[in-house]
Amino acid sequence: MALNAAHIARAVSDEWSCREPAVAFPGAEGSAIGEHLERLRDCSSRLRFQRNETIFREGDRAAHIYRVVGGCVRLCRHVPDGRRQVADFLFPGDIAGIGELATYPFDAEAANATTVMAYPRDRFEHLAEGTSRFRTDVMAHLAARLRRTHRHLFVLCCQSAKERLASFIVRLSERYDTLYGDSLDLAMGRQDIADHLGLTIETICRAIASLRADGLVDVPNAHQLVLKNIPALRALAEGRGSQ
Amino acid sequence: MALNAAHIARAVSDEWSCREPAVAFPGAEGSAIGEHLERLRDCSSRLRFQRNETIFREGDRAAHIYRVVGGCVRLCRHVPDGRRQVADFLFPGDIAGIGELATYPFDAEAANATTVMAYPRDRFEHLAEGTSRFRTDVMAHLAARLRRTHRHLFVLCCQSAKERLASFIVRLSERYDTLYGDSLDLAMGRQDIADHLGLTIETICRAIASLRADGLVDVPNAHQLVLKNIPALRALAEGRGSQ
DNA sequence: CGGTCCTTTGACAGCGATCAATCGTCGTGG
DNA sequence: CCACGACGATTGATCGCTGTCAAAGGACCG
Repeated sequence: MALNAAHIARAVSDEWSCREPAVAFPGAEGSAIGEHLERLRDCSSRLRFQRNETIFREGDRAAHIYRVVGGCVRLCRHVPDGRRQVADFLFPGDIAGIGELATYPFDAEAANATTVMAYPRDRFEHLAEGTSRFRTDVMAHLAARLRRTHRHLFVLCCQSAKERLASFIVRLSERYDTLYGDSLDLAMGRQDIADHLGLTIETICRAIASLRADGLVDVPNAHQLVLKNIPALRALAEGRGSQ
Repeated sequence: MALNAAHIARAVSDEWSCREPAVAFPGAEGSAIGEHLERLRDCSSRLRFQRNETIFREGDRAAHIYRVVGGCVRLCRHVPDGRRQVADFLFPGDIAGIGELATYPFDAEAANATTVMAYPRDRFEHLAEGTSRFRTDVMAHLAARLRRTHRHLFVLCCQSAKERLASFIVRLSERYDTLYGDSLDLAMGRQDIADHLGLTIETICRAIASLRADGLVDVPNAHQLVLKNIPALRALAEGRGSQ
């Protein structure tokens, strides 16, 4: 059932914004990376984090590759004066730490109760040396992340608050594990969304209220959205506000 | 002399924003990619473009790798309603098209009179298959682009108009080929800068005027800036507005 | 039941967008 | 060589969106 809705969502054609795979950080699905990580199962460890706990920090030596098993992880940067940028969210199946330079470029923090698997990176790289197809997958992973980041760049560069929120909702809904029927899980808090979209928490609330007023969504509670008009949401997200 | 200024600029320590190499798209400098491209010299072609001419389009099959020889290229996306996002600028030595998926993710357009070399991508990939160090360089290239993009993401996510402009100026000044003494070349037009920073052309003008009023820059003409107080510019760019 | 934290809503201010006019530069043609 | 026109840059006036500050509402936990 969940799969159904996701496939429908993915099948909807896009003009330009979705020329990338819907899954951001190819994990078990569609790429060999997950299956190669499986080989490292015996030297991996399973870790649990409470909301707001730190998994790794920006600048740490990138010694591990992490795969999210449950919950939601935010990748973010903290600036001295208190500003924060949430670069991305990771969900079950997503992987962090592949293809990094020497250090992690972000903090990784649990956005809610989270379980991750940690794999030693050197072992992984060693495997990657061997298999040609594997290397190709790693490159594709990086290329996909780059595209995903550029898509987000567009959102921050060109869109209004309401459009940004619609983009965010659409992107979340493209992940089959956050959408159940028309009901969308919001694993992260409003502040996380705000810092991801370059807005304030108040503006997020108002944008949600506005979408509700327009009949595009329902808000049964703070961590759930019901998508009542997905085509209209996609239209907003893609900058064709109704034309 | 130009090299001198650049080295000084690079040597200034950063808290967080410059953990990436100053050169965005490692070309001839520091990476083996340029030297591997050299091997393809005999099957390459030299192309010239006038300002605003298109080099390749978003969605085109990514058949070539381009290296900028002279001028300035903008990588951008056009949205039906007229909005435009300039994702990045390429300068001499920079390379586009490495590690792409099947198609280009942007339009590439000449921001001024530009010369580029085009290399067949399949030949390049074939070379990459062979040498292990080469593959490593390609991965590092992708990782560096990703970091650079994330840095820009932060600018768009968290900074004010003046801070964005300062970030842009600082980033340009870190490239030795755009800085001569304290004089910075602005190869691109105001509209290009605006679309890169997610602002309007009027706001760019006002931000420049404001920096001039603060004594941080001089504006001898529209395509040149004199950096009068680089530390203050860096402070602005990094979000420590004077503290 | 009380407290804490997050969310939501309201009032207001400010930054940047929009609209419009002027200025400056460059290239062209007289 | 100068006049003119086109285009981009600059400045001004005003508007609206989003940020800020404040308070109330709601969920969760002890």
